[in-house]
Amino acid sequence: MNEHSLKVRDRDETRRRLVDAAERVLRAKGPARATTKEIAREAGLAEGTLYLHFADKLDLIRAVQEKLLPPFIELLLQLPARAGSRTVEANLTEVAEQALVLYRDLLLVGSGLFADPELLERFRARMRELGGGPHRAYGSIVAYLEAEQALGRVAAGADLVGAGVLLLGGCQQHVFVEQLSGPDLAPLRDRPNPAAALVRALLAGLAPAPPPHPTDTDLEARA
Amino acid sequence: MNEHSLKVRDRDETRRRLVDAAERVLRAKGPARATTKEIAREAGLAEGTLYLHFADKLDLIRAVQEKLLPPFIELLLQLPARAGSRTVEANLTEVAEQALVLYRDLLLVGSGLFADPELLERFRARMRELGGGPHRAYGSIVAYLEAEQALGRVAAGADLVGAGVLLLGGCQQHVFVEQLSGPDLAPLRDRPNPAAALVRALLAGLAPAPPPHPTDTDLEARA
Amino acid sequence: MNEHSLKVRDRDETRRRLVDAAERVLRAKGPARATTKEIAREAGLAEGTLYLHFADKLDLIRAVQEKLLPPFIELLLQLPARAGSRTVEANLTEVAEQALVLYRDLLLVGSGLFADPELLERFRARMRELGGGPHRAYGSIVAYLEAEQALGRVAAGADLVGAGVLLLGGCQQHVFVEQLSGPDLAPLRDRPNPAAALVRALLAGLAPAPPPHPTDTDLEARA
Amino acid sequence: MNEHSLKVRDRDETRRRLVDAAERVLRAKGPARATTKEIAREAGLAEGTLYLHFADKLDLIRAVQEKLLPPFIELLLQLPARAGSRTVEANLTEVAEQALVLYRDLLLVGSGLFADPELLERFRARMRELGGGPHRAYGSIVAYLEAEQALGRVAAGADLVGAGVLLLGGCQQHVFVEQLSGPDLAPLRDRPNPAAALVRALLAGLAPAPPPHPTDTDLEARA
DNA sequence: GATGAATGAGACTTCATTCAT
DNA sequence: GATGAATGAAGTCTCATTCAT
Repeated sequence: MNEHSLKVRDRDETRRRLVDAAERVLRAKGPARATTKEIAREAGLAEGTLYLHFADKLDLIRAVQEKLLPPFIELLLQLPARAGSRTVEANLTEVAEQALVLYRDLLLVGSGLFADPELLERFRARMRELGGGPHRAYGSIVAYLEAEQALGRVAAGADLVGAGVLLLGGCQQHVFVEQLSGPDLAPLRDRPNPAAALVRALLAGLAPAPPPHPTDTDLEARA
Repeated sequence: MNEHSLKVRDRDETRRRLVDAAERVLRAKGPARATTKEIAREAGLAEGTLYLHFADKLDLIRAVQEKLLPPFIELLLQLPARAGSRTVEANLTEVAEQALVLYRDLLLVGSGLFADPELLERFRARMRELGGGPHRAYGSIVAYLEAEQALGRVAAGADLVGAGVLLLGGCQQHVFVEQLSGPDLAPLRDRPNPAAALVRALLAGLAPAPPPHPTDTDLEARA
Repeated sequence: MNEHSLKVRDRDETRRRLVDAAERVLRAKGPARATTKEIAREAGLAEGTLYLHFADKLDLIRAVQEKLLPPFIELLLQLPARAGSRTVEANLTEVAEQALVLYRDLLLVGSGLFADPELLERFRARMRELGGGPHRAYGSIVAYLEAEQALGRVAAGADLVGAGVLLLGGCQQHVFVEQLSGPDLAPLRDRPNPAAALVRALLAGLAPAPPPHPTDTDLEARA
Repeated sequence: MNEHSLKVRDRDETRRRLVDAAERVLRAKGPARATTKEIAREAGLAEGTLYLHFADKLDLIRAVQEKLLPPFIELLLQLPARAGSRTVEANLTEVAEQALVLYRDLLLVGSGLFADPELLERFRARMRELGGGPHRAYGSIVAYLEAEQALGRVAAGADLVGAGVLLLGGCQQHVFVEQLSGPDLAPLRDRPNPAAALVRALLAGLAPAPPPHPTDTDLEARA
C-alpha cells in the first residue's frame, strides 16, 4: 500500500464523511432546511471542502439518495432466482419490507427530488448513466412472478406489472399516510405488520369467490 | 349587490388570482424554486399584495394544496352511497382515475410538503382543524367496501383497509414511476388505462384459484 | 351651530382620535414599531384617513409630542408669579414632579426624535414657529429664581441657569436610569419621592458648611 | 505569530471595521435610518459579512453602544481612589466632562435604545450579563463622595445619590437642550465650560447661607 | 487537500403612502 | 370625508459558492 493509495483512501474517507453527514442533516432538517454550513459542521470539515469532493450541493444530495437504493436493488436482483423457494407470500413480504424501508428514506431524504426540477433531471440522467431506475425494479419483479406463474404458484392470467405497482405502491402509500397524518391521526396505526398484510391482501384480491357449484339453476338464473 | 359585497368579491378575486398564479409557478418551477416575486408577477400584482391575503409564503402554498383536494374528497364522500350500483369495478375505477389526477398534482405541487418539516406540521395542523386528512379518505373507502361486502360483491374475509392502501398506493406509484423515469425510460408507458388495470389487478388478486370444492368429481373434472 | 361648524368639529374629532390612538400605540410598541396600520386600527379608522389629517406619519408623531408639552409649559409660565409664595422647596418640587412626568413621556414616546435627524429638524422648525422650546423653559425658571433671589430665599451668587439645568437634568436622569435599568437592577428604586429629594439636594449643595468660627487658629492653619 | 493568530487578527479587524462603520453611519443618519446595506458599504465589506460577526443588526448596534461606555466606566472605577487628592471640584469636573462626551454620543447613537423595546431589553440583558449598568456608575460616585465626606470635604448630611443624579443629569440635560435647540436657539450656548459650571452650582447649592451661629454677635454682624 | 472568511445575489417580508370607489 | 386594497421601494437576513492562505 503506497502513498498514493493512502491518499485515495483519505479522499474516499472524506467523501464518505460528507455523505453521511449530509444524510443525518437531511433527516433532521429536511431537504429545504439542510445547509452546506451545517453539513460541513456535522462532518467536522470546512465548508469549502465540500466543493473539493462534489460539484455542488445538489451533487452531494444526489449521492445521499443513491446510497439509499442499493440494498433494495440487491434484493430485487436476487428475487427471480427465488421463484419456487419458500412461499410466494414469504418472498413478496420480504420485498415489501425492504420497500417500506426505502420509501421511508426517500420520503424524508429524497422528497426534495420532486421539489426541484433540476435535481429531478439530474437524477434521471444519473439513472440513465447507471442503467438503473424503476424499469429495472419492475423488470425483476415481473421476472420473478412469471417464474412463479410457470410453477403454478401465481394465477395464470394475472396482470404482473399491475401487481408490482400495487405492491410497491401500497408500501409507498403506507409510508405516505403514516407521515402525512403525523403521530395524532393515524388511520393505519393499528396495522402491526403492514408488509405482510399488504402482500396477503394482494394475493387474495377483492373479488368474491365464484359460485362453487355452477348448477343448472344458477346457469339459468344468469342467462 | 351593495358596495360591501363588491369589495368582498374584489378581495376574493385577488386571492384567487394569487392562488392560481402560485399553482402555475409551482408546477413550472417546483416548490423549491417558486419565489414570491415570480408568483406576484404571474398574478399581475405587487409582491406586497401577497401578504394582504396570506400570512406568508407557506400559507399561500398551503392554499394551493388545499385547492387540489376537494374534487377527490367529494368523490369519496359520495362513494359509500354507490354501493350496489353499477359494478364494483366501475366504482373503484372512478376512484382510481381521480386518485391519479390528485397524485399527479400532489407530486408536482405538494412534494415540498415533506421537504420542509415546518410546512408539513402546518399542513397536519390544518387537517386536524378541518377534520380531514387520510383517515377520512380511508373511512369512506372502507365504508363503501363494507357495504359491497354485505351485498356479496366483495369477498367476505377481505382486508378492506389493505385493499384501499393498495389501490391508492398503486395510483401513487404509477405517477411516481411515471415522473421519476421521465419521458425516456417509461416502464409503465404501455399501460393505456392504468386506473382500470389497477382495479382489475386488485380485484383478481395474485393467488391461483383454489380448488373450490375438493370433491372427487371436481378433481376428476380438472384432470 | 350650523352644518359647517359641525363638520369642523367632526374633523377635529377625527384628528384627535388619531393623535390619541397614535399615543397609545407609541407607548405600547415604541416609535420604531408603531405602524400606521396599527394606529388606524386603534383609532377605529381606515389607514388612508390618516393622510387626510396629517401630511405623513412624522407629522402625526410630532402632533403627539406636542400634546405632551403644554401642561409643563403652563406650569413654567405661572412659575415666576409664585416667587415668595409657599417655600422655594415646595415650588421647585412641583416643577420637578411635572418634569418627571414629562420626561417619562418623552423617553417612551419621543425618543424617536433623536433616532431620526429629519424628525428632529422638523421638531426644531415647529418650535421656532411656535416660539417655544427649551430656551423658554429656562427663561421661566431663571425668572422665578431671580425673583426669589431678590427676596433672599435663594443664595445671592447662585448660578441660576446651572441650577435649572441640574434640576431638570436630575429629573431626566432619574427617568433615564429607571428605564435603562429595568425592573431588576434599580439603583434608584429606594428613593420614594424623587422630585422632593432632588430639590432638597440641589438646595443644600455638596460643599461642607464653612468653619462656623473663623478663629485665629483656623485662619493661621489656612495661611 | 502563527497562521491561526493571523486569522484571529483578521476576524477582529473585520469586526472592528464593521463597528466603526456602523458608528459613522449611526452618527450620520440616526439609528432609524441606518441600514445594513449602508453600514456594509461604509465598511467596504459585503452585506452578508455583517452576519458572520454579529447575530443581527441589533447586535451590531449594541456593540457600537458598548464601545462608547468603557472610557467613562474606567474613570468612574478610579474615582473612589482619588478621594482626598486635588479638590472635590476638580475631581467632579473631570467626571462631568467625560459625562458630557458620553451623553453626546449616547444621544446620537443610542437614542434608538428607547425607540425599540426589544433593543432596550437586549441592552438590559447584556448589562445584567456584564454586571455593569447605571447602578455601578452610581456605586462609584457614591463611594467617592462618601470618602470625601469622611475627609470633611463634602457636607456631612448630603444626599450623595441625589448629588450624583443631579450631576450626571445636568450633563445629560445640557446635551439634550443643546441638541434639541439646534444651532439657532441655544439657551446654553453662552456657557463656555459647562462641566465646571455645573459642578460649582452643585457644590454651592441654591439655599442662602444660613446664619452659621445664630448668636447675638452673628446677627449683629449681618446687620 | 483543507480551510473558513468573504461574497453577493436574491429570498421573504414590512410598511408608509396612494387612489379609485 | 372616509375607505382599504394595492403598491413597490427598501429592509433584514440566508446561503451556496469562491479563493487566498
